[in-house]
Amino acid sequence: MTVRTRIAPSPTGDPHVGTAYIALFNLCFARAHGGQFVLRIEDTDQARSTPESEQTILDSLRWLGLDWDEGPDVGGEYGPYRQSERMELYGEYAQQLVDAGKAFVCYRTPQELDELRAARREAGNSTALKPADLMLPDDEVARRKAAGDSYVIRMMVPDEEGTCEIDDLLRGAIELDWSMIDAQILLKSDGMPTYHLANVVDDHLMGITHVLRGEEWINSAPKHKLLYEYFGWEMPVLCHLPLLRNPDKSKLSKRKNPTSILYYQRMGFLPEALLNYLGRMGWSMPDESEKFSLQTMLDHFDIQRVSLGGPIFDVEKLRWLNGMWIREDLSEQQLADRLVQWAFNESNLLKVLPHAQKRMEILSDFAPLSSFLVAGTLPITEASFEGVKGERELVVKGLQFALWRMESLQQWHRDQIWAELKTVADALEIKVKDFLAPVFVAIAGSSASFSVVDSMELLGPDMSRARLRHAIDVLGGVSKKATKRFEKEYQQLPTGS
RNA sequence: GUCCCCUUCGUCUAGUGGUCCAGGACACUGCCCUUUCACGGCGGUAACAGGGGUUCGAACCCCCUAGGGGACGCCA
Repeated sequence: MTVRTRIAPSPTGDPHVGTAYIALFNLCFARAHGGQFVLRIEDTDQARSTPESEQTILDSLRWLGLDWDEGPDVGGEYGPYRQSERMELYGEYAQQLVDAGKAFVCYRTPQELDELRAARREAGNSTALKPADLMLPDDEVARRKAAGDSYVIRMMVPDEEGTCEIDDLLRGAIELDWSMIDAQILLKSDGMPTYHLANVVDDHLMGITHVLRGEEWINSAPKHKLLYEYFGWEMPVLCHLPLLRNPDKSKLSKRKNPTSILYYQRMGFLPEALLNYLGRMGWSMPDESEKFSLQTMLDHFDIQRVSLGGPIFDVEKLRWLNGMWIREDLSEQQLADRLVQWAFNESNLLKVLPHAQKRMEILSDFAPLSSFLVAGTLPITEASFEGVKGERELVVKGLQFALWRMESLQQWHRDQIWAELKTVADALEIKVKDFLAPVFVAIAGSSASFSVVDSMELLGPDMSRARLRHAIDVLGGVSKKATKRFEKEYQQLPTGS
């Protein structure tokens, strides 16, 4: 048996706890059955993945103690897609389907697709585009081909009524209407495969026998089943796990919750505790114990003990569990080591000192000066913002805009951070100094501190964003209505780079 | 809108037809321990979404309704 987790790096490079969650269950499932657990990096979208973002997520999984088998994986035989020789492979498989009449070349433009979908929606049901909808007259195809227009390769899908039956390890048989299945693009116009093609081809080549993935994939399972049939390959057993949720029950997302493993690392959560907590999400030990190691989980793992309701990620309980680990599993010596490892190490101090030294008269000045860098959530209140100029709503708006900018920032360096913040300030016609004042309070707890961009760089993206979010909450938050208004205005803003 | 998945205390969950007027944990709360705070100990509040079946018996099986979530991209 071979089980795999596919890893899709996020555009900002944050390793998502949801990825670790799925990886954990894949690992447990594989080990419980004496099988292999391998990782596959998903980098078919050039906008999202870079070698660095891939490395970051790999490091995060390792930090958590999740280990994978060497094999047809990350560094192995099926390396990242961006290597050109790999790319040709998908093109060949796509062509194979075209030759067999299971896929077709499509020259439709994005505008045409929009119109077709709009028309279908108008007519009633789903927006799923079928091969028949996409077909162009032969002479038009010839014309576009001659003109060198870009094209994609799409898979053929049944046009008839009826359903496709998918077997799920936990849910049993699931029936999906064929009417919902569109002629999925297999090969993009840039020659990259889409997830669907890459997924099926890789899994086959890697000899994957079981696939445990998030339930968001249930709806596309028929496409995958169809592809296996087209290729004449045996389909792996599917198992869809519930999705981790925000407190408002929506799919766990960074706009509403810290989702990056790096954030929890930075906050000072122990990897064993975080992993333990993820193991409690939708799963329980036979004796219902709360605190257990990965090894213990492995020893007692049974996939049938997964409960299907989407669990809400509750930081409160994670903190309690982390406390248990600190108190019960660490000697004082070990705790000292963890602390040093976490933040109080020489290289970390050397990063802070350039900013602190100038402001110090005696050594003990260091603690108050730098405490914000090792603190978690700052104890700020509305009163902390009293010295800040401007109306409350304007201040909140500024913070919200800053937060949004920081959420989409791909490279976390002081200069980029500054460029973005300055652009927003200019666009809002606020003096940079005034715009930054509340950001200072949010990040450092006071306006008397290191340069805010330096502080943010030291703090890292996840903690910085969390602090901005916290500041907004402290100031009363942003109502749904205001969010809409802000979003609209935010769209108009120029970017800094 | 269409389709799919899900539904036990506020939250994480136990429970696979009788042992359940539903058990544990977080949070909240009362008391004890304690020079303080925390830890720890002992208690308390709090749930089977609703309605129909099936059955001697239903949290558990079936149907309907409601609610929540997801999917509907040249993202994964």
